[in-house]
Amino acid sequence: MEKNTPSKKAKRDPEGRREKIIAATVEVLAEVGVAKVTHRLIAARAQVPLGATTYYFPTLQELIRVAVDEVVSQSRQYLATWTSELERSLDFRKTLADLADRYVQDRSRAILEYEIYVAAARTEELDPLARVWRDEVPALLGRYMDSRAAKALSVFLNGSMLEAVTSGLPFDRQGLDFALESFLNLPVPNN
Amino acid sequence: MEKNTPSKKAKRDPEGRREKIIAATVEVLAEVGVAKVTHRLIAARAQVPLGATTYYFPTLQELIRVAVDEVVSQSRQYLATWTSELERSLDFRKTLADLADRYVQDRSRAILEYEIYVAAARTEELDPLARVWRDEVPALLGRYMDSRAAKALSVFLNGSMLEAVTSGLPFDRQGLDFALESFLNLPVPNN
Amino acid sequence: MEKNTPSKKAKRDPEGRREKIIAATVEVLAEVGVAKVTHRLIAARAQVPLGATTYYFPTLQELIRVAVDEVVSQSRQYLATWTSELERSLDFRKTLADLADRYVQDRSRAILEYEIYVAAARTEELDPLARVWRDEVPALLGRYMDSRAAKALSVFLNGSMLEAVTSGLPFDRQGLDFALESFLNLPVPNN
Amino acid sequence: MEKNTPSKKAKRDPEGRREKIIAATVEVLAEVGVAKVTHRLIAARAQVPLGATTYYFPTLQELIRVAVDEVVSQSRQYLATWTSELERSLDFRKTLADLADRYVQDRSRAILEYEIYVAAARTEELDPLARVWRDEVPALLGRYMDSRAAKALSVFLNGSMLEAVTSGLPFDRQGLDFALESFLNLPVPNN
DNA sequence: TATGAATGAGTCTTCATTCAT
DNA sequence: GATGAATGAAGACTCATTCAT
Repeated sequence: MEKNTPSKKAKRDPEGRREKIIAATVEVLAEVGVAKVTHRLIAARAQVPLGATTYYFPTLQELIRVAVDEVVSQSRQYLATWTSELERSLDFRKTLADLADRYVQDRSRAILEYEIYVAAARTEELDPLARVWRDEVPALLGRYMDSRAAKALSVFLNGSMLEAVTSGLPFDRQGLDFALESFLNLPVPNN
Repeated sequence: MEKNTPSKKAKRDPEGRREKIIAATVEVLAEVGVAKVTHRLIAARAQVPLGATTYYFPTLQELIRVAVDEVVSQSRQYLATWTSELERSLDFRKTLADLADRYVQDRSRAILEYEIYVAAARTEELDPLARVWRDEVPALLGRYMDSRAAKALSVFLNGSMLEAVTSGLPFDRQGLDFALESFLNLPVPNN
Repeated sequence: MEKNTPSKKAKRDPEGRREKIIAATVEVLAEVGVAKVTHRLIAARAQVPLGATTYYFPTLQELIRVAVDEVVSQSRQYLATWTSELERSLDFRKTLADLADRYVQDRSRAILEYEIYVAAARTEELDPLARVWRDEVPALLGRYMDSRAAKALSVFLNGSMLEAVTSGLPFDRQGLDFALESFLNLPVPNN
Repeated sequence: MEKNTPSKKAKRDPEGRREKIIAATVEVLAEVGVAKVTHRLIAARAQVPLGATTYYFPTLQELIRVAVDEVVSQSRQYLATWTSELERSLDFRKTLADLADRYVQDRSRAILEYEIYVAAARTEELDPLARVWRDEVPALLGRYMDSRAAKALSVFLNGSMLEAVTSGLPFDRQGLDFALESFLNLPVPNN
């Protein structure tokens, strides 16, 4: 009989534990918001003793930072699916709406991201997530239109998803269509 | 002999005190964010004894709720200035940009409003503020364009101001111009 | 029957409580040393709830500082008794030995003072006590001899009391006599 | 083939490791004081894994005890240098002042020794260090003067070095000269 | 034998809320 | 009515010690 049989618990798995705590933090963040995360909530969610959270991360702030990094990284991966789905798509407009819709439907996740987005205004360290949306979405859309339109569309999308998320209403596909048409057909103003 | 002799201070002014506390709460909220408001901060800011804050409001949460109502009401008044300034204006585009710019420049206030906006996603009671932006801004803009464009512009504005607020960068006037031109000149799609 | 009858507890006596906490801190300091004081020990000794200690003093460090100030002030008063007893005395030598002896006999208090004295080497705030012995004892002795002898005697006394305190042996009266004679009779070296 | 192949590091040297830990403990003690020593600080300083500190010493208290023994032993050696330097010296007074001065200048070490000295008043086991100063210094000085003067000088030296250490001021050479002259020239009192 | 992951007791501190005055 | 003293629950964090590996 092997010694290292996968028994009930894989014991002594520091890396796994670390990740478990980070994942729990992301979940708790999504549920209660940045403002109300506590070691206790995280420990309970991760099913680890209270001391473990501070053993792996020197401070709560640091743990939150790491968790936010995780969110950022997930967001980047998420945006990569946007990229590839748009690439494969035959109907840009519909696919984009689908993607935004899907994003909004994972509501607690979306709330978390907007919370972090706004919280970044007070807390420097949270900025990376904001930057993803501010910079990478326009870049992504830039493959399909000029940069000015891409930026405008990104801003519009952001506003529209924020509205959907906060109101709980479904994503406004028609609004997106309208904006998209507007941005694409207009002769660029001289200004 | 009058009761309300003007002594050193106009004492016994419960209503005034109540309002003072609410105003202080709004200020503190704007400065430190919802997460970090305390009775002590409020009392210090309002220059009232600690006990007064709990005397006038049963719980901190209740006080915050009232303060948020106040923010909503101030926002409504604020939008009224948008209405009147746009009415008086000879250059809609410029005036609108001025207004958005000015809004964004009162940064801590703007952060607070977006915080509340996003928090509304978790907490029913905070929704009224979100509703102001979601419903009243389109209505206001609807005086100058068709409702579809007004809604789109409102959404765009929201996204654009959010970006300015979180990034700390100045409001993107050219982006607004572009969106405005786009929304106004495009033949509405059939869809 | 009077309302304010001194019942079991004199309630709501903030100043009294403050002093009770300070006194308890001095006691605990004397018993366990600066290194091991905790809020809990102090609260238990003062018979007040844990929260009271932090309510009256923002930090433990601050509380210790105040307690040390109290020790300093007591030391100063204590030295005043030295002054007056020496003034009244017909036998300077004997009286001085009596005083030193008495000081040493209140052992835990004396230990505390030497502890603070030494701790001052690491912690700026504790210096005032050290200064009392460094400056005021020489000044006091200076009434009876030239300043050089007074300083030397003060240093000797300090060393001698330290030895008595740490060894638990009685104060070495004969050693003091010897030092005193030595310092007083010698023609001052030019050097 | 030899067992103890000189690989990267001379491994498996339990005694060496033990001593490394003790030495590190003495260093850390000198730096942060008895109150703030931790296993972690010691392990880091000794560049050994955390577990090693508890592997070689059952408890932290025990490790500190051993380290204090080490300090005592070092002090004894240190005094041996006093002995030999005084023996070789042509100018007793100057040499003694040099020695005291040098002692005081290694300030963190001196603070540690006085800390232990005073702590001995509370903790029996720390007494050996106190005894070194209390007994051995007078014995050492006794080679140059009668025992009464030697004892008095030892006490004076102790007080003077304590003052220098706690105040951070340089050692008072003139004070020592004065005391020395006084103790040596005075006709011994009858008493 | 040796290690570093693990944890729970205990530290200081903050604060909403209560309530005697 | 008004206040500020009071307190206990909860927060973040530290660390000696244990023990699986």
